[in-house]
Amino acid sequence: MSPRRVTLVDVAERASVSVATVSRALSGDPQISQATQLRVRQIADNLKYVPNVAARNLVLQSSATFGLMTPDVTDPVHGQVVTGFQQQAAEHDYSVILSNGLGDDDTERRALREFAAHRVAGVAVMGSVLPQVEVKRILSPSPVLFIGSEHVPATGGVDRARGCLRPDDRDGMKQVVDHLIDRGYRKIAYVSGSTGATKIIRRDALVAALAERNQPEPVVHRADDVDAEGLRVVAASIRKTRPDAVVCYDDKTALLLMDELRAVGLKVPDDVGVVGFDDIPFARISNPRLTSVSQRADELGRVSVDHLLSTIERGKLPVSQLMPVTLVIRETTPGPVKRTRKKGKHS
Amino acid sequence: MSPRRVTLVDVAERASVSVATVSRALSGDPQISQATQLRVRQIADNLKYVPNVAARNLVLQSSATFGLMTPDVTDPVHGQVVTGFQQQAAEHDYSVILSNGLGDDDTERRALREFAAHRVAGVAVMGSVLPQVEVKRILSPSPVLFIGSEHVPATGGVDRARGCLRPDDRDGMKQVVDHLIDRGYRKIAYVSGSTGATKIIRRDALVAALAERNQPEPVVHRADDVDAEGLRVVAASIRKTRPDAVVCYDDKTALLLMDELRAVGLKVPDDVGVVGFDDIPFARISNPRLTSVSQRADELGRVSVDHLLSTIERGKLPVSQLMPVTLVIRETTPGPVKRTRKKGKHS
DNA sequence: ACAATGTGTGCAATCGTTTGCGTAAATAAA
DNA sequence: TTTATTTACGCAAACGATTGCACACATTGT
Repeated sequence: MSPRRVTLVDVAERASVSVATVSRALSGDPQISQATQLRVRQIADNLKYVPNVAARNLVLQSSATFGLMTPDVTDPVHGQVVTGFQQQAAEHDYSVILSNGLGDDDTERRALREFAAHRVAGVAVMGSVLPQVEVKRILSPSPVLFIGSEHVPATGGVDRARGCLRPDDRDGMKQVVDHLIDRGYRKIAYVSGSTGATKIIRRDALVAALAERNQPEPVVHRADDVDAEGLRVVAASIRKTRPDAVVCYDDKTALLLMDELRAVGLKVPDDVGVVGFDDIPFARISNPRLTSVSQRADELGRVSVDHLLSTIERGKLPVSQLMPVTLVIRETTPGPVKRTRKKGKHS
Repeated sequence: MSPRRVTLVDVAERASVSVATVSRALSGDPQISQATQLRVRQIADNLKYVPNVAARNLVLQSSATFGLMTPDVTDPVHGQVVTGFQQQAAEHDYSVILSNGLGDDDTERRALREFAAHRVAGVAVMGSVLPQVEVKRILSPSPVLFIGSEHVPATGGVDRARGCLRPDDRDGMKQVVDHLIDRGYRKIAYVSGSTGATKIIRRDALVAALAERNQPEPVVHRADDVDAEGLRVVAASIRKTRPDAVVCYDDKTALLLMDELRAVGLKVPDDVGVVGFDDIPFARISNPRLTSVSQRADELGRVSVDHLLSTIERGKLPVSQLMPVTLVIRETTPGPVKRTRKKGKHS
């Protein structure tokens, strides 16, 4: 059935040289004459020789493979990061082993051990529920990079966490606030889910940005879950408080919220402005089109690989970096309509 | 710096037994006494021993790893498949190496060779631009499974292609047509992109389903690209021909089309009904919510793993399978409004 | 007491590469 | 021609795990 894969020995025999020579020839070692190199390459091709990475990794004690752990590839942002990561890795002839942590600590631990067993050259982790120290301990001595806002230490520190790549939430929120204020929005609300560090980071960023413009603190709404049900109650309470605009901690929330807002008879953007965060592809074509902070998630993935590589190949320590973001203004924030008299708008 | 990872020998020394015993103890070999097993396990844990898969794979001549190639994880459908695949693989203690083919044949070849080099236990391919035979040749003797409608041979055969898993497009379209006809839609259009086999499969499925209900052939619109520009011209021509409903070959197209329809002043669903295919998460919260054929893409990923496993472990030949689909009726197909007189509706 | 059977371990080969070191042949220097 | 030097290649030892086989010891039957 399986005609046994061809190995270096096969090529060596066929070329009447030693395996050592074949190995060197294929790797372009200058010790081997051009003629031999060519001949060996030829034969290897003919025989359809494919190197066995297991054997190579064993002797090389490393694996030209990165581990990438994400809570959920299905999430558009994560998906983009994965794509960028994968592409950049391939660019440098690295493979990537994917693993979904799914927010479960045991699953995550298993995944990380899997990475360790593979002796991966490096690992990027997005949104782990495990403490950073534990992650590093399991993976040690492979370098680890934490991607995304989830990984800011609870202490609120930013630069202390070495090896963390995340979007510049503060700047993003600053742009959001500047935009909203300039367009005349005053009463601003914030809505987030109930879990994760991102919601806090961005909330704080929003509060800070508002303060900078001498604006009052936002009303914050927290959905129990970021799904239809969760946002339904948020929509209801927004219908009560009637903010001029609501900024959501991510696009998914914003989009779901808009759907529920519609359900309770609130028109976006006439009755309330909405802004999201992440600029996922669907934000561009939602109805109305969503104003959002764009974060080039694929770039984030790419840069992660670069960082990992410089850590590995140039022995540098992993560093933290904030990725630039830009506000994309669309249809959900045209400025508040001058609310004259007609208040009672029911479906 | 790196304190060298601990190996079986380390554990063996510490436990005063041979490496063979340690290996057997850790794998639960009944040959080893319970006492020894426990002691060895204990010590291995303390030493934080992590097996070296490279070494294991080398001797085992296999790798408990699957390769998964997708054109683009960012696509919601692919993302779901990847997630399901990954989860099911993890369930069986398999890892998965991810690779984006990106529709470029050389990139794909490289990715496949990468899989071969890793001696993966099996590979699942979604939407490759390479001929199936070439894919199989590169990967041989590892089993290959083709996922999705892209892989139906150009000849139109369905069952000839062994090892192909795809949604039941024909049944899906049948459900769509039944639904549309029952709701009173008559003049039906079809819109697709310009590349890929899926658009043809589903077009044919639609045509067949319509014929079954004694309906005329649909007008087919083909977008040059599935993006804003491409759908803009489709929207324009739909504005001319005014079908009762348009069925799109996938949700992404449907959503983009709705956006452009809106731009040319056509109201969905009042002026025209829309139905998509795939039921991506955003179909549920689009405005209006999109009627679509749901295909449980994650299940597709899961089943792929099962098929691969039974091929590997039970030596079965890979078989083809159609995944069941169900129509999810939402707001874009309430039935056509009785168009009485007021025709001129411009923004 | 001796053979026959089990039971629990250890020995050593093996998987396919890479690479330090040794060495023969070819060339250059003397 | 002899001695250095270079060039091109082969030998063999790793890398870390798995596993068939041999073997020592304890147990049981006769």
